[in-house]
Amino acid sequence: MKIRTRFAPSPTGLLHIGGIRTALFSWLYAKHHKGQFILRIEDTDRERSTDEAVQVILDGMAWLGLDHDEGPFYQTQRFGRYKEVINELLENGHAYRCICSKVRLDKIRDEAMSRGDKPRYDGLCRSLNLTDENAVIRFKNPTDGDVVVSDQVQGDVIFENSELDDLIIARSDGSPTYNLTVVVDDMDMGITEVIRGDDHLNNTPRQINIFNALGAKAPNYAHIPMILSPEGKKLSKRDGAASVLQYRDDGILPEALLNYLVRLGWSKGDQEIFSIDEMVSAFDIKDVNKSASSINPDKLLWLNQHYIKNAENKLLLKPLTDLFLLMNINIENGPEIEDLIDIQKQRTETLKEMAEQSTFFYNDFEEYDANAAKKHLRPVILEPLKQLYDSLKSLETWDNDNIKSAIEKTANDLEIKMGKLAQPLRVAVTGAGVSPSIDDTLRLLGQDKTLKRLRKGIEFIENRSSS
RNA sequence: GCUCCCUUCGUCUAGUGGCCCAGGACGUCGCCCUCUCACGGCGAAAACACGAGUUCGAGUCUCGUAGGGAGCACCA
Repeated sequence: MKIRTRFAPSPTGLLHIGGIRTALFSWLYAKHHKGQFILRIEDTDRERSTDEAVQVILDGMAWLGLDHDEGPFYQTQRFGRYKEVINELLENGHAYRCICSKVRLDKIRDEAMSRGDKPRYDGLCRSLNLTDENAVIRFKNPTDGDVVVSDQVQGDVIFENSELDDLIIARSDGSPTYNLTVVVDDMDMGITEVIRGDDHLNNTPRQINIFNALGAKAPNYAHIPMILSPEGKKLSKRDGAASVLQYRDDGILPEALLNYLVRLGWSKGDQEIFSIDEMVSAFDIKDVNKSASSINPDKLLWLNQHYIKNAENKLLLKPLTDLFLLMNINIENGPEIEDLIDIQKQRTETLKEMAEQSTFFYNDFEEYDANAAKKHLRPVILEPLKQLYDSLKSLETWDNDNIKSAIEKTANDLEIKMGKLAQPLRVAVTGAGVSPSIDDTLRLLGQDKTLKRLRKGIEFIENRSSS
């Protein structure tokens, strides 16, 4: 049988990395088995679903390259089908109408709790055969026996039917609820493997019972462990990103994020670096472990740096250009982005950092970094800088070798160390104390800008010493 | 409260009864390289939650304790 997996997020909140990891595992499972991956938007909660959240799901999946073979399907467009199934259940005695009030429900729940029981519906309307149109509809769950969830990650988990109650499958306005829609969709869409967060494990026996009532075969399940914040708490917005797209805007590469995520709860010996192809061939859901894991932003950054360092420049071109755009920097005013990538790719953890560290190439800075200026733009270096200015100005060919020897020669002539001269020069032309190697920096900056800024640096020192 | 799940360095993990006085990775610390920041190289510190049991032998099996998580909605 052809393997078919799905990712079925709810657009009630912005898709974050927890959801993405679930999507990744489902996607990998499908790819590994040469099956199909289906995207389904579970938007039956019309109150809380937003268009923005739907868009983040679509854009996020596309950004990461987690392509789907079918979909996206929207549950709100399948209400007719759910109605049909609910009626079928009603007719064959697997469901019934219930008119118990909210007040009564709350009361029996409280009573159960105080008795030390699990809060459950007591089945009052179960055999009343009500026909009220605005009643909720409940699924008639078996009262005895048990349900075994044969989970590919959790193993066999046994639930007693007596622990379960008659859940609501349709609200009083007739709209279907999650446990019904998920079963109908997984059945209709021929899903063979359901891979989802283990917060759904407790729902699974109810869903299996509905499958049984429908005379359908339940899919295989794999409940993967949760992802926690670095503190080991539930993931929240400030733990990195409210939306997965934030990672893109922070200059993270899709390959890095996916590689990071695949190693959360899954491993293959000691291997840390996985290309997409390697993941697809190595991934086995049975190797996923059962315990929750905390995210570690530092490791993500390390992987991101790894992928930046090893990426072909042209792959970085588009995302980096987008970031400059986001920062309102006009890249026409400076070096070619590919040349920039050449000299920066070894030294930044994110593309955003690369962009930020490179703004001086494109924009003139207003003032120097205070500490750097204080430390390096001092009168003692005035004469050497002047001499260097002349030397750089006389260069006919503006390349690394010439730039470097001009600096070295000046330093030698004046018997100062290379660093003593290079660092003030760096501050003068970049505005701060950090940049790629000084010859690369000057070369890309160009002779004109270099001389202009060096002139200003010299004036700055002169003004400083006279005041 | 009830049901279900989890527990190896700070973090992600290897480990399927002897190969483990526990291996790798991120991070941390030290040294080297060096025009800054990085990269890179070398090295170090750092963990089997606890208690019983099974066994010649337990991180690995069993039970219990403690701690953590999830579910118990006219949310998904």
